[in-house]
Amino acid sequence: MIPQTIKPRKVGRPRKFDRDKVIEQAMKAFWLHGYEGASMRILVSATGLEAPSIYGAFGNKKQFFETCIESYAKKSRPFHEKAINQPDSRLVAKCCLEGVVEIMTSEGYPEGCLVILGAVVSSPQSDSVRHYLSDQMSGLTLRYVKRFERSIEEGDLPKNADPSALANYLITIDRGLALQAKAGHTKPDLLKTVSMALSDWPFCDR
Amino acid sequence: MIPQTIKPRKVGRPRKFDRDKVIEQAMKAFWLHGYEGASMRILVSATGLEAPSIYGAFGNKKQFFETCIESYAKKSRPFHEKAINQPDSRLVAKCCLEGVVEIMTSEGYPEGCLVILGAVVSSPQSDSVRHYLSDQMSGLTLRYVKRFERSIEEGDLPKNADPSALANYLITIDRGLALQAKAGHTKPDLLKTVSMALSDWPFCDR
DNA sequence: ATTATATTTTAACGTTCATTACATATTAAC
DNA sequence: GTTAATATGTAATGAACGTTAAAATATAAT
Repeated sequence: MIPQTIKPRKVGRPRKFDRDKVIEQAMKAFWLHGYEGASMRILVSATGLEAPSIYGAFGNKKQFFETCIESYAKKSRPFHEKAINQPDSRLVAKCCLEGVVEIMTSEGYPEGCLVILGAVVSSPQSDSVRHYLSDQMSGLTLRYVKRFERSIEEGDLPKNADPSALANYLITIDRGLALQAKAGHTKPDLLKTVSMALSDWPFCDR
Repeated sequence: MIPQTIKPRKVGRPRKFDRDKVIEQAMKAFWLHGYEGASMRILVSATGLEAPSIYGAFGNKKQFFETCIESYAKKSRPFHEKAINQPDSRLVAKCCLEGVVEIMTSEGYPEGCLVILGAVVSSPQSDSVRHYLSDQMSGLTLRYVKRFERSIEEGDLPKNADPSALANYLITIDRGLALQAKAGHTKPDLLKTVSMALSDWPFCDR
């Protein structure tokens, strides 16, 4: 018997909202208010949906948040991809930090970084969300650690360089920039800080 | 008529708790959970008091929080005082960042910085608290701006140095360290980042 | 002892939270 | 046209939030 391609039977009343657009709107709300701060009331208002529609389409609030994080990652991934593909560690670092500043100050979006700001502090009941975001940051850090290990192999970093320390340094600046952006500092301000932070990279030749 | 010193008539049932100890305990709770995350339930549990006792002694939650911030400032002020009294800008910066790491990783206290972590994101109703903490950070920044202006006058920074940029840089690292500490990074890790961040200070002689 | 004042305790207040029951509406398949 | 399946809108759920009313309790002054 030839296995037929199973057509997913499309029945029932059709959605009257654009899923991607709703995710984009909710992402901004989470970005602006954080996970806990973005109440269902705010999400309903931001998306134009009613609560049951959100639950029907995205599960519960936590799952909705994670869906929004994925959407955010799709925005930020290319920047980190580009950074990691730079030919040497200095350009990697420069490209990374200038990239995150770009995102943190991009027109039409809230200031700062959704992942960094989303889970700083929270009530005990949203521990899982904080851990989820913490893992995101750990993953990002690890990618830069590996990139700098490659730099050592390729010789653009000395053998005694500390990839982990370099990556931690980068993420520390990243996180600091996110808070500065949230506090209202402008893009030129942040870029000035970035250039200072990188002026002695990779801290080896002194 | 000789004005008598007015004795405040001490009447009524006496408090059965130590005010300073309660503030200390509540401060830790705010430090750990943030302003919104530290619910009255948590504060009650942390202090051993009942809610009406807290309200009677400290006003509402916001006022209680501000009292705790004052107590925190009393802890951190000496570190910044010492930093600002250093003889040159490099030592100021070094002393500042090493001081904040000391506080952020001090035994018996939560990781990170109460002021920085306390108000990253929050619901609209606690805007005033966020602004309060934002002002605290602005005040701190300004003190370092003025210190670096003095450095220019005294000649330990070149005349074309940018005190504001230097202070912003310092605060950015400070904020980044707070998030790193909160994320579980150890004191040696943070100090490594500090030493990297300062290796080219004051970014003038290249 | 009585009075005045302040603190503690218990229990509630109204509001907001995330979540869902339920009835109605809208489509595709039969 | 009937049926099955899904989405929507309204309104409700129980829990947690910050806050307070009210009664009981403990001290100092009279």
